[in-house]
Amino acid sequence: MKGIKRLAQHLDISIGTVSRALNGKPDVNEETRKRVLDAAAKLGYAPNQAGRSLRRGTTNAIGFMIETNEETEANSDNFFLGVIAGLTGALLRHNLDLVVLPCSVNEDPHDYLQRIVARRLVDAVIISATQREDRRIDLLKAAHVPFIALGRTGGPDEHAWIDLDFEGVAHEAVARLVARGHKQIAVAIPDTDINLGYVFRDAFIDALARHGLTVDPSFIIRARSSEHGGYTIGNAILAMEDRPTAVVLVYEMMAIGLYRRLNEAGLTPGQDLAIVGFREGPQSQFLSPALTCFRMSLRDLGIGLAEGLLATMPDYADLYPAGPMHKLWPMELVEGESDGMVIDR
Amino acid sequence: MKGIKRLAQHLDISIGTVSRALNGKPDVNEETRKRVLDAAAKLGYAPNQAGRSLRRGTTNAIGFMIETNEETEANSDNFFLGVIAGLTGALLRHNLDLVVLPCSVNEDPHDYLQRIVARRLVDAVIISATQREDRRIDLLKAAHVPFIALGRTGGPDEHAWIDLDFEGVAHEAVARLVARGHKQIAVAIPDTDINLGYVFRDAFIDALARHGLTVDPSFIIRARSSEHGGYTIGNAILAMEDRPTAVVLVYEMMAIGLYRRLNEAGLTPGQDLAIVGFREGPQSQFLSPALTCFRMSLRDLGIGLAEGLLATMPDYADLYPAGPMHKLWPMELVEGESDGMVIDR
DNA sequence: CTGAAAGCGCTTACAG
DNA sequence: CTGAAAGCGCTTACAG
Repeated sequence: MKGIKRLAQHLDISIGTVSRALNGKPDVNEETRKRVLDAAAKLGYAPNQAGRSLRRGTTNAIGFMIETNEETEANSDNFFLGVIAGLTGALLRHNLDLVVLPCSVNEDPHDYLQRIVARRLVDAVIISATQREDRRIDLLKAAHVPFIALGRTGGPDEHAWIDLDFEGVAHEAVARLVARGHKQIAVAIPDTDINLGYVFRDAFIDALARHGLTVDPSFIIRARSSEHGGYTIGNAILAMEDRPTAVVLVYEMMAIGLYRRLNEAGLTPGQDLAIVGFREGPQSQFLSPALTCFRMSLRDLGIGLAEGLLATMPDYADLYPAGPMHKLWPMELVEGESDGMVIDR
Repeated sequence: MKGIKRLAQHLDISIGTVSRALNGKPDVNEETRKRVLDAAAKLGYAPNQAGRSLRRGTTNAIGFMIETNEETEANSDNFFLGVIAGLTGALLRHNLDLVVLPCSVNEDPHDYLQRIVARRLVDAVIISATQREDRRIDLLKAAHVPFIALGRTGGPDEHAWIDLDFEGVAHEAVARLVARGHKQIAVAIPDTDINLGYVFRDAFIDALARHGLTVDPSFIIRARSSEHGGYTIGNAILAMEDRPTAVVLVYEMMAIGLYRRLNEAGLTPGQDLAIVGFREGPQSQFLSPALTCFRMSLRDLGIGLAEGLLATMPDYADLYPAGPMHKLWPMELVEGESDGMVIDR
């Protein structure tokens, strides 16, 4: 005998009453409820999730799908832990558990998500690393699974999403550089099909245009999102006949490798090449010269995602009545010295 | 109508036969099986996990409990993504899904795990960030939930565990420093109750003893496991009347802050103070001077954990017949210049 | 080789 | 206020 039956037998009442007492239903004698709660705590009883899910049709779990690959492993993952901390905190208020669902490199993300969804492992989903064309969106819509995307896609966007304010970053970075006399500005974006690369590139081109500048196609540099990628960006720039005087990076880790490549060539970041990084990381201030970059709260982003997701879930939508969230997450400039140089006009 | 019933109705056969076909049971007509598999693929059918779990008593999911706090958020988390990648790959071979269970800072880790276990959310558990006294071990033993610990505890250790080879690192680091003439060697450990701090401290003291050295208690410096902690380590060392000539760090991120503090004081790492870091990170080689540290494969560690865990699970133990795994994970020296100085004797 | 039926642990109308 | 019973979606002995 186990589970609720054991508890009921131990108390010599029916399992129905035990269930009602535990679930805070009215119409339970307060003394009975107290006995049940005490016994449950003493015996460490918690309802079997499979039984409960089967009956209720919900799991009380929210899935956060992340993808592990060589790059995220080495880099962006301190991104996720902060977001996860915010998510768990916000979901806990509604007794929802966050389960992180890591998709193996060996598996197609779409197939992975399809399996998760079909098995009804979670009630709602947060997806990340959105691609330019992301079939997961269609899958989730078709399955009527509430979801929010961390990142935009190239497709229609009636669904809820939050994305970093790549436009704001591109405009602020370009404005700073132009004010210091730069006209030859390059941008470094990922060499994958992740959508943020396209978003950032377009925002960058647009920012240049506002200052009457056009972009040299060779100044759009695709590289791995890692310190090694930064090193190859350095290679690419050094190999150019007509070099840019400034570069804007979409990943902060790129800065580390770029600094190294410049140092090897006897050049000084911030003096021979102006550099603006992306998100502030632990190493940003410790690089020499300090990297100019942008700050954000990962934890608040996690809370924002949780609230945006809850608004799409029928059971919680009335508490978060904003409708599908479309939000550009602001990032705040952190001035360093990596873009301090001034170009003579 | 949904789930297996819908599939059965669509094919005009019984749900029992559908189930047997999908689960690869013998005694199913091969043509029937093919029809079932085709229809399942076409309709995107996957068995509802709650129904399956309830009937089978297993969930096919493995939980990896991690704790999010300010420090892990900022630092060690690129640790986890690599381990997760290894875990997912190894578990996928047995059609087991990894779900990462992040315990909120607002919740007691023991209570969190108890809830997870009682609800039977997963079949087996990997715990991390083991404390000196870790009641989660007793909980898992009492509940007869297969588990493996990433990290030792101060208590009995009949259970399966894998831990980093702190002893090997301490001995190799101390041997290098002693060979260069250092006698005044400090160690930096976390200021929390996480067990690795005690393990590393003891290993360090033992390593010194092998060279006939004793440790000055003030040379055992407790600090936050972050770049900020490294900065405070610098403060502590600079404030000492009789300063150490070398320091061994238990967290690589500490090096960044320590470098900065030394630079601010006009001192040069590797020249005025020898530094040995712990795990090699993306920044290790890019620090100047390059940090002497230790290399390991996170992915292999994840695979090791998966195999160690599977060996404790009745259904898989015959495939991994090693018995409870007790393993010190080796780390390989990466020579930098941060400990290059030689002390005149 | 297939179907009918039991039962996994819950929650919840329903009857009293 | 409580108990008895149905049923969520599966899997699996059992019967044929």
